[in-house]
Amino acid sequence: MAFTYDYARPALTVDCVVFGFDGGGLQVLLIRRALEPFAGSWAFPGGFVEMDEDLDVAARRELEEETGLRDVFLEQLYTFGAPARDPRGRVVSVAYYALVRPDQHPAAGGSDASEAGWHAVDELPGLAFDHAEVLRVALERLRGKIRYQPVGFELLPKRFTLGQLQGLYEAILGRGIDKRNFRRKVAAFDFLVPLEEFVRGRHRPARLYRFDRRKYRALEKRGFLFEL
Amino acid sequence: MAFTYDYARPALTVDCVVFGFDGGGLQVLLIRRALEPFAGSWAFPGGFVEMDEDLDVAARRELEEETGLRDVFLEQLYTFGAPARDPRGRVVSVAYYALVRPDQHPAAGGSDASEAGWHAVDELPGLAFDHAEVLRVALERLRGKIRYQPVGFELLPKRFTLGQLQGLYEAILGRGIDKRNFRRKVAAFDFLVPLEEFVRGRHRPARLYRFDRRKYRALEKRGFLFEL
DNA sequence: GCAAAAGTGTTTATGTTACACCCATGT
DNA sequence: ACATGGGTGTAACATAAACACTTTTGC
Repeated sequence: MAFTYDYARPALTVDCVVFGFDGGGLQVLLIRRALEPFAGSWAFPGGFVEMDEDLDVAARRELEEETGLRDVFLEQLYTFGAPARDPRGRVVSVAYYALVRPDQHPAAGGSDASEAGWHAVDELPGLAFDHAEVLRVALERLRGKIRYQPVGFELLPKRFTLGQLQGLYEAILGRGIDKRNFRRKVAAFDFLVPLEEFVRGRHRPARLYRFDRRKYRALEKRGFLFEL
Repeated sequence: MAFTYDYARPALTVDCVVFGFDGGGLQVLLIRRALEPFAGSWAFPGGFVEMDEDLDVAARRELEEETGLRDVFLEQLYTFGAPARDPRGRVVSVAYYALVRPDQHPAAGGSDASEAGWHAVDELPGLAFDHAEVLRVALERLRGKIRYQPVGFELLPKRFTLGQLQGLYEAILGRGIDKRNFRRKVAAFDFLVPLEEFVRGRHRPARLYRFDRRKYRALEKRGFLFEL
């Protein structure tokens, strides 16, 4: 075995599982494919990696091209490379997942996507390629991650109520949480800063909080472990 | 953008971080490279993915070709794709990590590797490519994983003493653990089966235990969460 | 008999769970 | 006045942490 460069190479793509939260349930952003294969089916935004481009750069580029989203939380998820996962031939895909705040929600359009839209994760249409499997892995990761890393704040507005925060955790973990216990626990985190602002609704006004990333990072360096 | 197949493609490799435990500290298996680039340097076993081969199949194949190891615990770690990570050109690498028991330890040799050997993770030679970074990620993953998944048993002989198990956790987590608390906790797991066999040394004989994977799986399905 | 690792319980502190009512607002 | 979500404390229980000495063997 010498100059392995002469080998045939798989094509390489990135795909992004974009999560959002609307106050009710967890959602994902899907693109209706314009082109074959799977034209007309729903799929995650993604596309081919360019030769001089880092993987996460490619993921951000495709995300912006296909959905207009930028400056979002993005992390590599897993690489899917089953030989038959793409009917066109060998295509290996590095999957990422992104978390976006409601105020960042996109305006669709662009490149080879014809339509973009949010779908509740528990009532999705059939997905192209192996994207159902990709989603399964992404959900598993998100559910695991949210318990020991402060990533939930990436899905909420910058200022949020404790009710929203609790609702998010309940939606992702799929179970109810005791309100008093939840509030006592988060009140002990001093990177969760209470503001002097309130939201009004058809009920008692709720205090707004924000997540102070600087304070969190400082604590983290001192060995603090987030857990909720 | 139409037939993206015409794009230039990165080359695709797999690399394996192989962990072992010798009773003292954590070790990794390195290959001394015979070929350029980095000829003579140490690197993780790995090589190019074939066109019709799944990624984990490629990782197992390279592992066996370069080290003789087979039937080991293997899991995908992360995909490294910085444009300049390989001086030959664009090479994206899907990294895996493997855990091997002392009784599986290899006999070296094969293909484009000239020499294989175990090295303590805390006193490694300089590594080729971005393998120092790969190792950092692998260690972080192993330390995280061992606390909430029963993967430690993949690094011990099939029959082991509680002293060995504790030593393993201490080596990976990098801190001492109270013997009585540790033993009480593991004694409560009924997938840790005490045997009627003992090892003798220049001290009191120690009871051997084995990990009962069937019992563990059964508990896991009922919602049990391993944590140590 | 000494060195070396195995083995064994109790107490204290900490964290987790369960649980019910009043408050402030909009309609 | 009623519906809606916001906000609050305490007791029982479970888990984690700290801590020292005896046992068995090889040399």
